[in-house]
Amino acid sequence: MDGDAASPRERYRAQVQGEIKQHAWEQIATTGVSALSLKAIAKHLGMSGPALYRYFAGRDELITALIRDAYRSLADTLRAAYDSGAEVAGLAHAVRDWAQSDPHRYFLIYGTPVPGYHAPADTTAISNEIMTVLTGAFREAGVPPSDSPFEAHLDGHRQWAADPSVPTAALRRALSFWTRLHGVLSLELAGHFAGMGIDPALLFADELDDLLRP
Amino acid sequence: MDGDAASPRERYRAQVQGEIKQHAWEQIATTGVSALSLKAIAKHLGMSGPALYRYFAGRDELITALIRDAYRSLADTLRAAYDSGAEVAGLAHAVRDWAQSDPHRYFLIYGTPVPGYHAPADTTAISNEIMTVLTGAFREAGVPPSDSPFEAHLDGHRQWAADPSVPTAALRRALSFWTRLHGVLSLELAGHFAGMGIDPALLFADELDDLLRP
DNA sequence: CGCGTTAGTTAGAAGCTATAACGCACTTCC
DNA sequence: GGAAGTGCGTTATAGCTTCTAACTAACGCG
Repeated sequence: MDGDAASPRERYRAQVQGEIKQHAWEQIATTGVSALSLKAIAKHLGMSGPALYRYFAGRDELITALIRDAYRSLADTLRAAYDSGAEVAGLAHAVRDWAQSDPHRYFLIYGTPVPGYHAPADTTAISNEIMTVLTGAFREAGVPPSDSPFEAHLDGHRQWAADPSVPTAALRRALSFWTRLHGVLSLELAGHFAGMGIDPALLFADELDDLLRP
Repeated sequence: MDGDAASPRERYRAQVQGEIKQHAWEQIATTGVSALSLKAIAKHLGMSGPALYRYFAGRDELITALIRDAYRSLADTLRAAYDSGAEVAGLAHAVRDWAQSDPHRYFLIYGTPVPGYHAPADTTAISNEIMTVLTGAFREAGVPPSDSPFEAHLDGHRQWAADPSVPTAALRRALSFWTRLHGVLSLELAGHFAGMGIDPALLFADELDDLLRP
C-alpha cells in the first residue's frame, strides 16, 4: 500500500534509525553486545544522550532490532546462495563465511541468549525461511530415509517445515546440518580450538562431508 | 608443602571467597552473567560495596574464578562417570545432565565469549582433562580409522592429546562428540527448538548414536 | 602485649539506562 | 498565510553500576 511513499519525517526517521543501527554494529563488532552503549552511539552520531530514545524505546528494543536484522542478513545470504545454484556444501560455506565476517553478529543470534529479550514472531518466521532453504537443499541432494527413533518422531512433528513434500529424512539432515555446523563454528569463533593446533576449517569440511554421506 | 595448614586469616579469606562465589552462582543461575552485580552480592553477604574488592580484584577476576570452577565441575563430573564405568553414551548423558542442571553455567563456558576474559593456563589444562576422558572412552569403544582429510591433518596435530597411544580415529571421534553434542545442547538450552515442537532429547540421542556407528 | 597486616567502612568519581520537563522546528490543516 | 499540532533534541535528574581513595578497627604473629 504505502510502499516507499513515506513522508519526509518518516524517511528521516528511518534513516536515523539506520545510522543508529550501523554504529551499534560497529560497536558490537569490536566489543560485543554486552558493552553496547546507547550513550556512546549518540555521541558518535553527534546528538546527546536521551535523543536516541525517540528512535528506540530502550536498549532491549535496539538489540531486538539488531537481532532481527542479523537473522534477515543470514536468511538473505543463504537464499541468495541457494538461488544461484549452491547445493548443501555451498550453503555450508556461505554460513561459515557469514559467521566469520562478523563473529559477534553470529553470537548475537546463536550464542548465549541475551536476558530480557524474547524473540518476536517475525524472527521465528525468518528462522523458518532459513530452515526452508536447508531442507530444500537436502531434498535435492537426495538423502535416504533412516529408521532412527528421532526420524520417526520427526515424522509426526514436522509442522515447522513449510513444505510437506520434503521427505522427513531431508528434514532430519537439515537439523543435523544446523546443529553440527553450529557446534564447530561456535567453538571455533569462541576460540576453543586456539590452543590445540588443529585447523577448524578441516574439521568443518569433514563434518560437512559426513552430513552428505548416505 | 603447606597443604591445608593455612593460617586462620587464610582460612577465613578462603571461606569468604567461597561464599562470594556461591552467591554469584545463585545470581547467575537466575539472571545470567551479564547482570552479575558485585554490589548485590555484597549486600546479600551483609557487607557493603567495595569490601568485595579485598577478595576479588574486580568483576572480571570473579568471573574468571567462576569459569575455572565451572570447568572444574564439568571435568570432575565426567571423570567420575568415567571412573564408575561409563562408556561414551554415559559420558554424553552426564554432560547433558550437567548442562541442563544449570544452563547459565554451561553458557559461561561454551557460550558467547565474555569480553575482557582471557583463559588462564589452568582452564586449558582442565579442558585437556576433559578431552582425555573423551578420547579414552572412544579408544575403548574401538572406532575404525578413516581416510578423511581432517583425520590425516589430525595425525600430525595431536599434541593436545596427552596419551600418544590413543588412535587418531578416537581423537577425531572425541572432537566430533564435543562439537556435535555442543551444537545440540547449545541450541536447545538457548530455546531455538522451542517453537518447533520437536524433542531435543531424541535429537541428542540420535546424534550420539551416529557418533558410535562404524 | 605491642605493632603490622588485613578487613571493613564511607565518600566519591565516572560510567551506564532511562525518565521528565522544556524549547524549537517542521508539518498540516483551515 | 497563519495557527495548531506533532515530533525531535536539549538539559536535568534519579538510580544503578564498577572501581579508587582514605580512613578506622580488629586480628594475629612475634
